[in-house]
Amino acid sequence: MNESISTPDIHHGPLYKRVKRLLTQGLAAGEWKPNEAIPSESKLAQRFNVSIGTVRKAIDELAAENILVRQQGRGTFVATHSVNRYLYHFYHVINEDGTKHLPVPELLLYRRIKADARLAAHLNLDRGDRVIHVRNLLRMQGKPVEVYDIYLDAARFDALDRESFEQRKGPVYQLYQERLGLNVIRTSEQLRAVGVGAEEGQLLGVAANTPVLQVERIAYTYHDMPVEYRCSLVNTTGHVYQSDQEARP
Amino acid sequence: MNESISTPDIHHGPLYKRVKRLLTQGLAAGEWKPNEAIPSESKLAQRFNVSIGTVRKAIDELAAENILVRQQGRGTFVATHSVNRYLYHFYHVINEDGTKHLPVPELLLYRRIKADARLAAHLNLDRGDRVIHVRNLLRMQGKPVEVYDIYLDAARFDALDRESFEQRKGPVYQLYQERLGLNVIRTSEQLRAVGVGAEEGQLLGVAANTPVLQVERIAYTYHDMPVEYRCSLVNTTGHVYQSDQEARP
DNA sequence: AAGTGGTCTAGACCACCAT
DNA sequence: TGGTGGTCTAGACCACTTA
Repeated sequence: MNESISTPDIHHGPLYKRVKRLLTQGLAAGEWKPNEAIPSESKLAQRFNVSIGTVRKAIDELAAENILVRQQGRGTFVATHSVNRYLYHFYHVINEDGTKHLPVPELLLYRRIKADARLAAHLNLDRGDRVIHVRNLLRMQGKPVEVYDIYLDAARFDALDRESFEQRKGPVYQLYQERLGLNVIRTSEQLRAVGVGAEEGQLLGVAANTPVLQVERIAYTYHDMPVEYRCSLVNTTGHVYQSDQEARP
Repeated sequence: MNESISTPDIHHGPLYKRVKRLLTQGLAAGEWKPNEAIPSESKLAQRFNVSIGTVRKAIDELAAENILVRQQGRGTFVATHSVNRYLYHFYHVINEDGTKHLPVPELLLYRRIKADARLAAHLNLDRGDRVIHVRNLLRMQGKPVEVYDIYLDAARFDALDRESFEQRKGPVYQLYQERLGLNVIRTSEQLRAVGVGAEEGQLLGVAANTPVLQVERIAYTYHDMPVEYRCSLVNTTGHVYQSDQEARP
């Protein structure tokens, strides 16, 4: 249990970065699960044989990245994707007037397919690997807003069957987290305007060829590992995609 | 010149937050201009009568917000919007294949108008206040990609005439910064898919009603003061709007 | 060589939460 | 009351830049 960081001869950069790496490894390995507390700063300082300040600096960065959450007087916890905390970190569609409403999903399709070249590239798989394909329709205040297709590595997400998606409460990333211990911590999206197809138009309640927002997303877990590829179509009459940049002073 | 922070009786929160506020005020007041160095950490510690660690924590946050930039061994500098450093912080349109290219602007229109209700609301002005309206066409690798209309408070931006926009090298935010000492530090955007009008379609080289990405942006300077309202239309055949969320561990 | 930011430590005290 | 994170200090040493 002694993970003391000795060997100052071989130096892998600053100490606190090494501590951060050890913590990240613990998180990726499931040593501490979402919503659980990690050991106190003084315990970690003992365990890694560094000063509290160094541990604090490592935790500082992980907290800034929303991977850990500090609560004064209680402890430091592994972040979760619960509705209240994370909904709008990865979900950017809001009402045109700026108000936010809970999106309600309806499962349209669940099936298993084989990865084509494009899917394989996005998910870091080989062509022909088994992939889970899920299609959902999202409504806000009863109005259809978004239809999206999710593609997941069937090997990794095997535990998720149709019922998992049908009966879920809350975001899919919460589902991944609770059922698989898999944390989505980063997404990369590419947005285009396209004319909607007949089928998707019908789902969204607009005529074929109406301009809609296409969002291609790749979601990553620790170590920049892609875990989900998603393609959405958003009806932007009445709703908008909100994109804020930089922090405030 | 003694700005010593005494009066611990009236406590406006943590010391380092007060230091941060003082630094931000100095920046907003133009005490240190873009690309200039602020005083060294030890000087600031003396001046504010706090320890270096406290100054460092204040600067840490400003650096995390890309308002200051540290350079080991040289000093801490006020961030600029120069092409190399800032182009892709606020500019999100890239080639479909993920490659980035320098957008080349062409000035289409420069005029002064009166603010209508919507403009006044966005820019925190009164109806009828004078506003500068600038229209540009952006090309990447020769191909027209984006046409956008910028609206600015004429009182604040009076120094910018047509030639300023015609002859500029680099992003408009660099222009604001160099000519007016005005720092854009945050933007908020709302994205929609719309059918392009005939005139804008011609500029972008697509047929009328082609789906294009509409980006409405409000740009803010210190203290959440809006300084620019912008409405863009992006041709997303061949290019995409890139939107990344959260940091990596 | 002098000055800057970067890292690390050790300790004090505070604010908050649980019990 | 004891344990947690939050703030603040003081000092040592390192890495880097400039002259």
